[in-house]
Amino acid sequence: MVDTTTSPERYDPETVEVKWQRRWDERRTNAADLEGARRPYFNLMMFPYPSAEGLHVGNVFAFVGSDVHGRFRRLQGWNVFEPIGFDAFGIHSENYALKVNTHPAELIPRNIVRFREQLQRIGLMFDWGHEVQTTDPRYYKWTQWIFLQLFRSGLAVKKEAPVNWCPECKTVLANEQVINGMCERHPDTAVTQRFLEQWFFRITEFTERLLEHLQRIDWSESTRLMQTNWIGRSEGADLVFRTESGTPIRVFTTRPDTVFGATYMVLAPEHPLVEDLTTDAQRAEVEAYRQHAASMDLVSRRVGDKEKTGVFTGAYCVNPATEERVPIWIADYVLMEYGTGAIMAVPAHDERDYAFALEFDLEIRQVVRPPHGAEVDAPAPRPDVPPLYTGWDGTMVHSGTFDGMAPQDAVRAITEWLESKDAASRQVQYRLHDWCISRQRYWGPPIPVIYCDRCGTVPVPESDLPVVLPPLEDFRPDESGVSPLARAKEWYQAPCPACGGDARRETDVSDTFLDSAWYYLRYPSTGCDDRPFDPALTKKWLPVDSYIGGNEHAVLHLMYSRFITMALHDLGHLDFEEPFTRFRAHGMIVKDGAKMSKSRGNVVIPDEYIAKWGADTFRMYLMFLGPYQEGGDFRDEGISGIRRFLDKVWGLVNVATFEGGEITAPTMRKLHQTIRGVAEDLEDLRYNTAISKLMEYVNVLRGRGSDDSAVPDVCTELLEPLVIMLAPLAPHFAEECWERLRHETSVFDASWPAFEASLAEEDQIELVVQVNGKVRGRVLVPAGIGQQAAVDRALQVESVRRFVEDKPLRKTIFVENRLVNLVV
RNA sequence: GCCCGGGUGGCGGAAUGGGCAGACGCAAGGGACUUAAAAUCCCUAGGGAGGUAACUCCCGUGUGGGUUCGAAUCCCACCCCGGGCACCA
Repeated sequence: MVDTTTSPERYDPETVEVKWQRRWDERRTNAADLEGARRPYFNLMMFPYPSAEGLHVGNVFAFVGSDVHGRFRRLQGWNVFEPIGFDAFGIHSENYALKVNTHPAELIPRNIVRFREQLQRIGLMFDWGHEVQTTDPRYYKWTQWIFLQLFRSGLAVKKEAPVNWCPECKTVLANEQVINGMCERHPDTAVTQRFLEQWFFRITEFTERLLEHLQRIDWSESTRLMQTNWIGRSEGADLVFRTESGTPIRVFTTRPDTVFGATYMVLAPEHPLVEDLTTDAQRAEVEAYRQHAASMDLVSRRVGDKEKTGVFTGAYCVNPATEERVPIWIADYVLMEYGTGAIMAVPAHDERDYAFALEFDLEIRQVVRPPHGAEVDAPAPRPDVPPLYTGWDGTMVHSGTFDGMAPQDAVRAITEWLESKDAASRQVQYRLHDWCISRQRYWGPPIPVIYCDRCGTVPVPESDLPVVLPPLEDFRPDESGVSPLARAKEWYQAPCPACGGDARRETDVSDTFLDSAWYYLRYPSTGCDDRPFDPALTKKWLPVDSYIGGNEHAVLHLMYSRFITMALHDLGHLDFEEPFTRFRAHGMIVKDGAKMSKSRGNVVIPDEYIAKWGADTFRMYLMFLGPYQEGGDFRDEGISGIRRFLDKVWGLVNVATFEGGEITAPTMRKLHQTIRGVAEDLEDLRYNTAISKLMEYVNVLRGRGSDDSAVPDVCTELLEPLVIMLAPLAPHFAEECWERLRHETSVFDASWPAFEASLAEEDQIELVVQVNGKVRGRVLVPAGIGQQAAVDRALQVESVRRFVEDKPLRKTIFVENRLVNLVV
């Protein structure tokens, strides 16, 4: 029997891990041969933002899961490249720097040092020779270069636009950074609206492709869904309503079938036609409302189900279907950014229009009669108005010649009819907006543009890149809406690249999401100084084979990365359009069922667990917590089980016999079932079940469950596959075991054990016998037994006979190698 | 409000092209070893009822219905938890 207390040596993680990390360094085990690799596999994980708090257990969970995948692929014979870097530019770093009153240029390198140490301690298969830092001028030189490419091709444009302004961050935010009208980084701070000149990337040019590719890339379903919703495609038509003076007003609708019910029109308060339309009698009231709407922050403006407000302009236009005069109103429930900024209001069939019409006593005319007995969306509040009905079932009424049609058919028929009158055109609208990349902050790459009074907006020549961020003692943002860089006079005063005259640099920096939208392209080419990515290396290694990260980046980072890749493809810099062939979103680690947060005080710091248990035990425990793609609940108590498991393997390895012992058929069978099961599980990132299969196998090797309780000596033939399968999860431990099994090379240069189906097959199976669907007995039968033989055997079982008695069998259900069900 | 994901022992979680519910692990109880404890090893274990006993029966996967020889798994309605979107016409 193996007694680990008296055996010559106990498993000491500290010793083992230090030893193997050193040896990996010396042997350059984790460095990929980028030029020579024959089966390149780019295993990418989302690079971290190096916070002052250090690595969080959620980061460790994410990294380890990705590392397990990379190591598994390597054992399968791929040349795996697993790089890492740091995303240290941007608002989160700068805000923290402001909080602790330390310059980010001083803070960030310190944080990176700590992060690097922590990452190294976990034993990830990183190729440290290709580290990138977004704050390094050698990196952001190329971030600026990307801006220039987009600028030249017209994909980067400057325009005045209503933008999200966070009073706390004192900068503009992308729509994606506004959560419920609140700043992503300051959940208590309402985002307000400002009109500013900003740089935009025209991501909306790519909407259809971004959407269409989603159907064929191998990504987590949840992530694709979030992107689809974010893009928000709606099909419909633009209809033209003309004012009495003949001015056309276009409205977008997804329900052209309901045009006969359009009893009024609403324009967004900012709509450019409002000025002209408004009658003198209404002007004062309209002006007051417009001012009110403009001053309002986007929260109260945007948050739904609030009281509807609005003002009549005094003007009318003609409904092209009914040719009736309908009043034109303005109301803030119509948004200028979506569609045409104007709507035809069909109160009987749209929830918002219904509420508005009731509020201002406008006509509500039903044009779709709900099917008999159908549920309506809101009952009529008064007998003289119809109920609200937004459904697609029913029949058209009060719609002229279209009466009696189904709404779906009426959409087509009415659109065609209006098209023939030049009053309609089919239209697709998207929710996605252009990406505002300007930030009035300090800690980011300066946007490489120079403004000249004579030449206008001039891009910085590529040969002048990088535009280095100047050291600035006071980097605090202020209310002005202008970047702190506007205080660096010597810096922003620059000669115009075109005419050489006095000119001024752009003082805004770019969004941190631009830094991270292309870092994976840089990894293989970090040694390349004259271009952002080397063509040969890029061809060999990209697109990324496996990308793993959190779903919190589903619509920000992942969308922007796809856009940048597509844009660079179209400009001839890349030969692929999608950056990540396979993406999997990992789950979240919670503590006691709740999200970890500093305010709750339930944040798990990984360091102390690693110090106590070792990296391998901690890695494996995190992978054992729950399904990787769902996350799990972190509990201190569970970790000892993993350690006990490793101790058992250690015990077996240290008494291994090398002469080749006898292997029984059941043991061999278990081995091959394990090889098959573990490979399948690792393939699908089901690490928790892979681990439990390894545990089962070890229990068999140790003879648990058999009569003889002594642990048998086990031959290397049974242990080597185990050690290899364990290696992705517990790499240092596996290396040590591998060496003790008398190997001189790394276990990661071994190959994944071969599965042999014939050895995994059971020759005898336990057949479940049911009577009327209830389990009444079990019989041991040869595998592959036929139905008749199975029924005969089943009927011999005493407990079965008791229920069958002498009743005739009405029916027999037979599932091969599983069960028979006797129905009497 | 809309769109996803989920609800299984004391706990984390297994098992879904319908077929032995609770694998694996934690915690727990009993035993072995020990002067003792820790560690280790072995055994037990969803709940309930009956039996001296090997054992037998009933109930059981959020709730209520349904389909089926058979449902954690499929269908309908609902409740709760997590995430995303939210005046997007």
